[in-house]
Order: sequence, then C-alpha cells, then structure tokens
Amino acid sequence: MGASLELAVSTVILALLPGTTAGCGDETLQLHLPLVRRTREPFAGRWALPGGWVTPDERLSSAARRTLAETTGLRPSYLEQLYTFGAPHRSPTGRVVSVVYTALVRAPEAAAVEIGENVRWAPADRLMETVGELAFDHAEIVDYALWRLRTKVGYAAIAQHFLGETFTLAELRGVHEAVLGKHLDPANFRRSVAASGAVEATDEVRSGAAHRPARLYRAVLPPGGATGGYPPWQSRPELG
Amino acid sequence: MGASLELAVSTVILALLPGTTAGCGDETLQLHLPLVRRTREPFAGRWALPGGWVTPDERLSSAARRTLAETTGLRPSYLEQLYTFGAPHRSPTGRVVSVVYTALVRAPEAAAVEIGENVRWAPADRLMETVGELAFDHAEIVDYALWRLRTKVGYAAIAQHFLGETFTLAELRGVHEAVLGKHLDPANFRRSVAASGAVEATDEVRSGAAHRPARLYRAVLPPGGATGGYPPWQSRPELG
DNA sequence: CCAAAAGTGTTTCATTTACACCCATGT
DNA sequence: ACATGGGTGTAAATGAAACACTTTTGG
Repeated sequence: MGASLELAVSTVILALLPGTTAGCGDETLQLHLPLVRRTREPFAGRWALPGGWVTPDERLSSAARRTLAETTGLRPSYLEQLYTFGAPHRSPTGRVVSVVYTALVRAPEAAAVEIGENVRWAPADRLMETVGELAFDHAEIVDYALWRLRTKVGYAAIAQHFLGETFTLAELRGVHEAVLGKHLDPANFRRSVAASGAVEATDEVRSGAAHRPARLYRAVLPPGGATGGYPPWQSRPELG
Repeated sequence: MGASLELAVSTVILALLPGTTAGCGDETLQLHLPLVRRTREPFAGRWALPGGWVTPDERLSSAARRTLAETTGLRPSYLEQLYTFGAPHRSPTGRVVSVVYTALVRAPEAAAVEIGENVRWAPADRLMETVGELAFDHAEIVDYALWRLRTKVGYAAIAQHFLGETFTLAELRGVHEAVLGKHLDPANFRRSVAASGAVEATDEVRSGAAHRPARLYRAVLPPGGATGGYPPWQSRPELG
C-alpha cells in the first residue's frame, strides 16, 4: 500500500492589481499572486505558494479553500483543479504529492489581505525579480497556471470572477487585456461576449465618469444541458 | 500531517477497435477500454479501471505505466494526466485519492492483451449495458475522460497516437470520425490537418486496395519554441 | 472499362477584424 | 462646447463547409 508519502494541496491565487508593466512605466492592471514565506526547512526564508496538508475527511477542493483561508485569509470567487505534481524529489524531506488548484479573487478582497513579514503579493510575471527563486518546484507550477489561465480566457467565461456582481463591459475587457497582455477592440469584444451568452444586461448603469454612463452586466451561469455533455466554454468546476 | 490516506493511480486506456455502433449494425471503429474485474472487497466482482498504489520512489506517470503493464500488459503510445479524484467517500474502505491518467494505445497492441476471466475490453459508450455498474466512481471518471478526448482532438494532435509510425490521411480521418462519432469531409479534413502542421508526408504510399494508393504521413513533434509558451495544440505531456 | 478512393479546385457562407461614426455625460 | 469613452454599423479579410471534378489504382 502507499506509505511514507504525504498529500498536500497548494493554490495559485490570482488577482488583478494595479502595477507597473514591463515595457513602460504606466499603471495598469496586472496579475498578482500571494506568496507566503517559509519559516522552516526545507527552503526556510524562501517564498512559496500557500498550501497545506489534506485531512482525511475533507474534499480536495475544501482542503484548498481551508489552507487558503488559514494562510492568507482569502476566500476565492473561483476555484479549479490545475494539476497534480508528484515528482519523487520535489521536496528534499521526502515524497510529497501536491494537488494544485488555481483560484481567482476579486481586487477588493485581495486588498484586504494583511501584508506582513511572511505574506505578500507579487506580480505573476516578475516573480524572480521581486522575491527571488521560489521554494520547491513552485515557479514551474505558477508558469503552468498562467499558461492555463491565458489559454482558457479565450474560450471559457472565467474573467468575470475577477470582478464583482455587476460590471461594465469595459471593465471585463480590461480584465481580458490584463490577462492576455494585449489590446482588444472594444466593439468586437462587446460582440463576442454578447454572442457567447456569458453575460446578461441589467437595467442599471455606472455613471460618474466624464463620459456616457456604461451599462452594467451580470455573469450568467452555464446553461448545462446543451447537448448532454459538459459545456465547452466552462469545464466542470468541481469533480470527484 | 496527512495520515490514513492512500494515494492510487488509475488509467482510462482507450483504443479503437471494430465494434457495432449504436444506431445501425455496421462494423466501424469504436472506442474501447480495458477493464479488470475486482477479486476482493470492496466491489468484488465488479469491473474497474486498471490501477494500483503509488510507490514512494516513482513518478506518478511511471506508476500509471507500471500498474498498466501489471494488470493488462499494455504499453501506451500516449499518456496524459487527466484529473485527481479525492472525494472523501469514494471508497468505502477509507480515504483514497486517485490520480487518473488517460492513455491511448494502438489497435495491434490492444489486440495482444490476453482476454480472460478478469480482463476484458468494453465499448466506451456502452459500459453499463456490457459490464454493468463499474466499481467506485469509475463511471464518472470514464465519462470525463471521453469528454476530454473528444474536445481535445479538435485542437490537439493526439489522434495519431491510435495509429502506427506512418498512416494515411484516410486512416487518421477514420480515427477522428470514430472519436467524434460523425462523418468528416475528406477534402476539408486533409486541408485542416495539413494547415496544422501536425503531420508531414513521407515518400511512400500504401497500395493494395482497389483504388489509387494513398500517401503515407508521419506525425511531427511539437515545435515547442513558438512564442515561448507551450504550444496551444499540445499541452505539456509530462509535468511535475 | 468500371468502381472506388485519393487528391485538387471552386463556390458559398459564416466568422473575425478593422475602423468609421454617432451617443451621452462631466467639466 | 468639447473631450472622453460607451455603443452601433459596415466593409474587407479570413476561414470553414459543401461539393464538383480529376487522378490512379485493382478487378
């Protein structure tokens, strides 16, 4: 039977926070993730993904939520299993298999995280420059999570989890632009989102800016029973 | 620390074998998977996915390959991690977390599997009718694997792993048709495959049939360094 | 010569892209 | 009034689907 083997969960939590982009010095939204500083060996002093051990009675996703709350206080608006990493020598202390989740959190909740000596936000694309080498194989894990997010926003309605209950299409477009790192045509973006059926208009608008008020939209849940299969634009959120 | 918790691997192995389709009684290629009959409790007598326990020194993918060989003798041409299932009461005997892999095998190797009292091939779409209820949550796992394969053949070059070193485009089209369960236009299929760059022509042809010989093609490996990221048509095969 | 599948060309339709233009609001 | 982004319209470009047609083999 499988002995001398530990099962952990880790989470790549992503939030869009203001930050300086690589190219120019202007302030735009940028993907950030919270890291925790390790206080014990192995890799004491280095920064790592939040995580912890799986207890016998909880679901894997529950373990991810729990360890997330314990280490950072965050409660994600979206949580999805990413991949399970289990190379024999990931940890120098013994065999550790990590089920890794990707979580998305909204900016206000992200801002509420108390930054301290051992918890901080780091820009996802410049981890090396800002916090140095990550512990374990966590740098590889972050790379993979970013790749998955960027490919997935193209076909799945997940960007809205970075935003609140209602949002303007310009805000949603801003999320896509920040994630993909490129400009999107407002007119075409509006059409493609409308065609996808991922959002529905409310009867409210957001005014206050020095221009015409923008209509507010709300995310619409996956219809589910399309052709009997799982909808192509939203893979199953919680399985097994 | 994570105690009283077992880590297993299971594999959904898929092969294209001749079989009667649901609608009419004609013989076409159909997705099949090998099942093993459980000889002990829990679920003694029921059919299940091949799998086993992870040993401390091997990679997860190696554990999948090893248990696969031990239970069925198969050596897959393609192996990819599918998902990790870990609901608390999946197994009545205690907490078991299963890292599930999807494997593709070629028809000749599939035919070499010795069918016996405790190993058999079953058509993937009619498991209930042919072998009854599967053990554990394996029916759900198979459903998810089939969904993933069917969505993935649309954008990734994986169908070729059902075929040999060289193959005709008609054979490759036959694989796609069997997986997707629908007819594809030969002319358009040829163009889309050529445009994807997933295959390259050899200077040989397959003759012997009562018609013009077909050119043989070979699968071409992912180029890798496209834009620095992982290629969109082939996610990373072995990670962590 | 004929059947049957390989392979090419063309026409049509839908989708994406680019960009011009009007609308409504705060200053 | 006018600058600014919200929102609509439209034409060109690109790509997918449908199908006619030519080529080359075995019988």
